[in-house]
Amino acid sequence: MSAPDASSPAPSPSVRVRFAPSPTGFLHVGGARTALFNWLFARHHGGKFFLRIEDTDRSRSTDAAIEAILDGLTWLGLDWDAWEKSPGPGPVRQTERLALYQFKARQLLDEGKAYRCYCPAEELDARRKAALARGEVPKYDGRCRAVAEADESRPFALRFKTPQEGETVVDDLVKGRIVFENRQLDDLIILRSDQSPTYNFCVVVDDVDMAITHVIRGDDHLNNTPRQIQLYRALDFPLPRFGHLSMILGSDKARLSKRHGATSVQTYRDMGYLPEALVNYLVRLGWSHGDQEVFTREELIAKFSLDNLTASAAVFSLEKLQWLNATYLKTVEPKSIAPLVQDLLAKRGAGDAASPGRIEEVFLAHRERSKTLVDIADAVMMYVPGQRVIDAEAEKKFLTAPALPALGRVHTLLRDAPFTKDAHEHLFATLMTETGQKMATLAQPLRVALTGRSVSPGIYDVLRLLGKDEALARIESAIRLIEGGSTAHAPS
RNA sequence: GGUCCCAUCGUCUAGUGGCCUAGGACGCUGGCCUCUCACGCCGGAAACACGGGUUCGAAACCCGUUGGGACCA
Repeated sequence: MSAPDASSPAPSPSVRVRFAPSPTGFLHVGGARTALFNWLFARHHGGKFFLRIEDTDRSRSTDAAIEAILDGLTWLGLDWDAWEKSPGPGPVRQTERLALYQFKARQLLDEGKAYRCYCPAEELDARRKAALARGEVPKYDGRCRAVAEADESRPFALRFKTPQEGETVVDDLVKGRIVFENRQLDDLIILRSDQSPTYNFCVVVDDVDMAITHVIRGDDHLNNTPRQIQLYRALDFPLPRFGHLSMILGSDKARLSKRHGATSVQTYRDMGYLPEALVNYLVRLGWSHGDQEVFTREELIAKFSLDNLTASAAVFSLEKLQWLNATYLKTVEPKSIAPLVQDLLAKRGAGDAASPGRIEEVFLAHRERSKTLVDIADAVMMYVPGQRVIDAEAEKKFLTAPALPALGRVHTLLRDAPFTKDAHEHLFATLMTETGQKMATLAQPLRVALTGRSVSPGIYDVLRLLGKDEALARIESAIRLIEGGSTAHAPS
């Protein structure tokens, strides 16, 4: 593999890759990463990135899942190209191509590269179990290879004549050279007795038909590769390059699954993560470029190379994703944030709680202390009139009798002075001279009175975001609360 | 069970035989800044799974062991 340097990616328009998910659920982060690597590889080389829906297993495939996958990819910004032979603009769907698989299977039969197998499924199953019970490898014995005359009246499957001598070598782009003994492989079924094609066969027929040059997929397919290579040979088509990506694991080093927490891309969207942060996180799981951690999309396209992929599996770390999201939050264009936060607010029935401009204001005050957009949405709600909720701990510590005089003074000064930052700074200076108290002792009770929490942006920012009327109302209610004793919990 | 893959701080990784008393990042942690929190800045603890080779020299190459994972059922 040539490794073009980042400044001048050598265009190789011949690069054609695909992402081929089974539509059985939401877009999994592992699948998203596979798609991402394919996409980056194609974009780096100026090649094509196709999407193919492997929906031949009709019992498990749903249209909703297809929608979810397209939606997830779109959200991540992974656009796919239209395949030249495709009838419509959408992704390629295997169920629309059954005739081709059947035709190709028949062709292999006619060429003597496949044969009819009359063994009933139940019998094969029984033989498999028996072999297992004897401690043997369950492998089809190839008995129907010997059946001479065709009998189309009986139900039969089509089996591929797998070579039994020699070895098949996979020259993998990430794992290196892997050798499989051919005698380990049995004759796989390519077409079931009900005429439905099998997984490995469809993949090869499609990859051939779509002229895929690089098969980049999860290493859970590594063991399928030698038989697929043999199918390529049988179909008389040159091999693509293969690259098998390591898996993403959960914290216990088992393959990442639901029990580890969120696995679907859309869940991360709901949790308030930015797509660029998720992309950046996923790309660094199994790929690196020296010591660099943060990449723009353009940098990724420029710098991506299969050479820097890791062969070992990686554990998913929510902490690092959070950090990346926080760093993106610090630099994103504030205007782009408002609609995303609005969506999150709408999901909790508060879609009209704040205008875009308002969200932007709150965002600017909170971006450096937030990890996700959910944090921002919470912050927006905190300033909505009547929405203050006083934290019990903070109340006990700061809304106490000794704070009363200062709170009263602040209320008076605030009420009578202009509502500007300069005036507020002056107000606190006055207060410090008057009382001899420090800013820290003055600000905390006020902070709790205004926000209900002992943690917030700077006090001047909070005042500005609240506005004069709401600020005064909250101080009044805090004063009443203190005067009424700890039993009275008046709402703001 | 068979086949295959993998193995550097807790985690993601740099490392392509001498630049390694092993670098960066997250997390953890001490300090500074400070109206709180955070941000930022400065510092700290923390890893080459084990055993044999190969070599003047091995984190790196080979073999084995152990451990983890995937696939086949």
